[in-house]
Amino acid sequence: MAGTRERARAATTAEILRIARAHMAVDGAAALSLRAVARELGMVSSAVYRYFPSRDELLTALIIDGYDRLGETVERADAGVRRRGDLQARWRAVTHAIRDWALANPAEHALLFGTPVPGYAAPQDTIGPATRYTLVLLLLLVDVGAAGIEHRVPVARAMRADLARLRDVSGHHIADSTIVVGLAAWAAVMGAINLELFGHLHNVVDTPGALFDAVVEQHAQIVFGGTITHSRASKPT
Amino acid sequence: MAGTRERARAATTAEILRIARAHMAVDGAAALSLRAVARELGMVSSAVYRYFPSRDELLTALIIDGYDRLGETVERADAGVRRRGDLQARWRAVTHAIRDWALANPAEHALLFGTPVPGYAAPQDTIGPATRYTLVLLLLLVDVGAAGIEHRVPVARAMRADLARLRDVSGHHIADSTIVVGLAAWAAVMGAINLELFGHLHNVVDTPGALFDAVVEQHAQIVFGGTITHSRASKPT
DNA sequence: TGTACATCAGTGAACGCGCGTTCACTGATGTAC
DNA sequence: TGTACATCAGTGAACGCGCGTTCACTGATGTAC
Repeated sequence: MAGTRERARAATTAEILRIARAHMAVDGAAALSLRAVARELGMVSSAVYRYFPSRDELLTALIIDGYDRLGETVERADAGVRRRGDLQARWRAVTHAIRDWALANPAEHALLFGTPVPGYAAPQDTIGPATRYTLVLLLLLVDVGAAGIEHRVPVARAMRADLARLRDVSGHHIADSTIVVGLAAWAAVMGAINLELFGHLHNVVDTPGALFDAVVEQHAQIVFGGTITHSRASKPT
Repeated sequence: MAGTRERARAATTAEILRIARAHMAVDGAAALSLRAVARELGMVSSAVYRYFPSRDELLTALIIDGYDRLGETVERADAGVRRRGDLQARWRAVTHAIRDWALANPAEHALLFGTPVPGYAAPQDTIGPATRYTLVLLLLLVDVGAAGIEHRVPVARAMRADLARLRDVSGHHIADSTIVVGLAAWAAVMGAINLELFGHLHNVVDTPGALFDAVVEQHAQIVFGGTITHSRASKPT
């Protein structure tokens, strides 16, 4: 049968990643050790080198794996909203998916969004997977424009090139103002999640879920409800 | 002279912290090593134990020191705004102080706001200093209410106790809605800073400063301009 | 279908390293009388 | 002011530890003829 060896190899590779994830969950990514993984695998430490040529490559694999899992989760959350035109519902689904994933996988979340592992520079391979969940958000912004929702916020001249690039990535038209409020919403959501997961809400807010909902709802109104923030004009038609 | 020895001790303690900060800047907090600090001090490693009884105590000292420095910076930024009634100016000064401090001290920022150091549980001593910079923000919210600015956002029943506690901490009255938009603004600002410092804006936004300004400005309008977000009523009187 | 050879997963020993922490010590600085 | 003693900063050796990585090896699985 074609691939007995290949399948065994794939299974062991997956097992290594699984164990490495579990170890990260306990000790953090910085303390991730090839030897500890090998020990738990029931192998000698040098055997792991048949699968990953170095610790850094294992870290890279974990990062790519994490971004992929998060990306898939977020994509599914968006796709799960039946009424595609209900952009606020999709925004809520997507942002809650990000938070739920972080809560369910705190170590991976920390690996992706926490302090970069010292001495480790993420290679180019991680860029693609990293943008996967953000692409879902970007495409939501495309639909915002298509729904006729407009925003009037000042757009710094210095940001124009960035916004044009993001528009290109989306493959559609998105107004500069819309991208700006979208980026701000993204920062707010990731900020709320990080504050919660890294313990900064202790002694501040006992109900992080409620705070998260408030943040999500605020931006649901601003970005997807068309509430104009920097001028007091009424809702655009 | 009273305290020759004491002054020497204080100087050495400060020097240890200074070197430890420098090492964190290079290798990250997780890799901080007593031996490396001692080496750079020109001392034998065991000598450091005269000043800090363990590596964890040194980490704690660094965290407290970091929060204190940040807190002082933020307090000064707020105090530096002459027109105390210009809440938006104070908000801009304070938030930019937070970001500038993070950019100037990326390692300390990561220590305070990044992934918690694995195996290290921050003791009670860090709580006070940690709230120092947030107290500045909270007192800004007090002035928001005093200025007659109101917000109309839904307040989850579950958050009521949290909001009451924060009000108590401030020592003044702050409307629930005001605290909620304030917390959301805090999350947005910290989120923007973390995305920037942890490298998540690479390939997304080349002008993080402009994005940060946009985030700050948006919340300047929402929190301090009285722009109501969840209903379309006009600006309150 | 059976044999000869190549591929490859996993072994076991070894390398050099830096770490946190302990402990008995030396010698300088401070204090009590 | 001078002496005896206590305090304390810093030394140097040692402990046991786990780490990443290399390398020659064994034996099982796969492939070519």
